[in-house]
Amino acid sequence: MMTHEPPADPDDPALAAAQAERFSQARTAQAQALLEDYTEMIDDLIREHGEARITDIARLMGVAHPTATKAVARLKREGLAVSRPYRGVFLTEAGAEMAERVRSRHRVVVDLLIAVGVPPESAERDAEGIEHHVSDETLMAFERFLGGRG
Amino acid sequence: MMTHEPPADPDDPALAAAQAERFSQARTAQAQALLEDYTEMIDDLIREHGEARITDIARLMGVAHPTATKAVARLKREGLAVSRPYRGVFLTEAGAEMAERVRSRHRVVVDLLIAVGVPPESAERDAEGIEHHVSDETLMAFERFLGGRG
DNA sequence: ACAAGGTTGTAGCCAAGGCTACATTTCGGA
DNA sequence: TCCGAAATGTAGCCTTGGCTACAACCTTGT
Ligand SMILES: [Mn+2]
Ligand SMILES: [Mn+2]
Ligand SMILES: [Mn+2]
Ligand SMILES: [Mn+2]
Repeated sequence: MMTHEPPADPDDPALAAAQAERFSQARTAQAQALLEDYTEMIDDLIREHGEARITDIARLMGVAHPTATKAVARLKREGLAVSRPYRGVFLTEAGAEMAERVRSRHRVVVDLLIAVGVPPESAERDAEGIEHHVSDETLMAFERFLGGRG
Repeated sequence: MMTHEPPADPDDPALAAAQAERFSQARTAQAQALLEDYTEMIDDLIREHGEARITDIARLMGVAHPTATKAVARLKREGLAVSRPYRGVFLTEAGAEMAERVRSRHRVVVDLLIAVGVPPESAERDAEGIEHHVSDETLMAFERFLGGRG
């Protein structure tokens, strides 16, 4: 088949830079992952319960409550959420938009995995990590692939 | 299609635990990612140049050299690599095994992405992050999907 | 009305993984 | 040979995202 990149030649500056850029991108994507998961989770909770409490967020994320508090602090700092003490957490418009995008991407990734034969439980599990590394181009390719079916 | 999980009900302990477990797994996978990328990189360099120097590792990973030094220190601490001052870095048997697994998984992920229509450059880029979240079951499904082709 | 228990906030610890600045060692070319 | 440049090591800083322990605040049942 030979569809793979040649082994990196550390003497070629262009190849080295390209490779470095791939790792750099993966690191950037990872830094966004936490924001994405929390906005999606908060949106889920508000849809279902009308509010998102720190305790519920923490329990569903599988972390201790001060960890969730810190994450929400970061969401607020980045303009994605607001909250008042002892009240719930709410998404700003930007946060709600992110939640929408993230939910849609999550769904497409799960569907794609299932479509290529991954067991649904594995698909759900792996998608939680994979989704954060799916670029727009890849997402569109997934949608095309799924569209050319039922 | 309705292949998706129902919205998480934070009142159901079983569902909450399952959801928490997915996030927890994604965090664990992420913690392994750095080790995987470095072992693969070191193995690449040794194959091609007979040795893996800190400078080359750092340049190809896109980080400053003390960052690479720290990562190698962690590899050594975890029994995946050895090194002596001012000499190169070498993989232990465990490290070499990890490199093999990681390289194989990377290749399969790229091929799968391309097979479902992702542009090769996007595939290479996104695979660098996705690969760390592909479980054994998902990997096997990818291989089956690719096998039922050319 | 109020005490108890659940929820939230806050302080402070840790490890990982980035970085810069500087010291030391190695190595290749004059 | 030996000196300067490159490579490597080391110190120390920062942010993120985990945690526990404890304090303060609500809310609810009696
Ligand atoms: Mn996720
Ligand atoms: Mn998700
Ligand atoms: Mn990778
Ligand atoms: Mn890789």
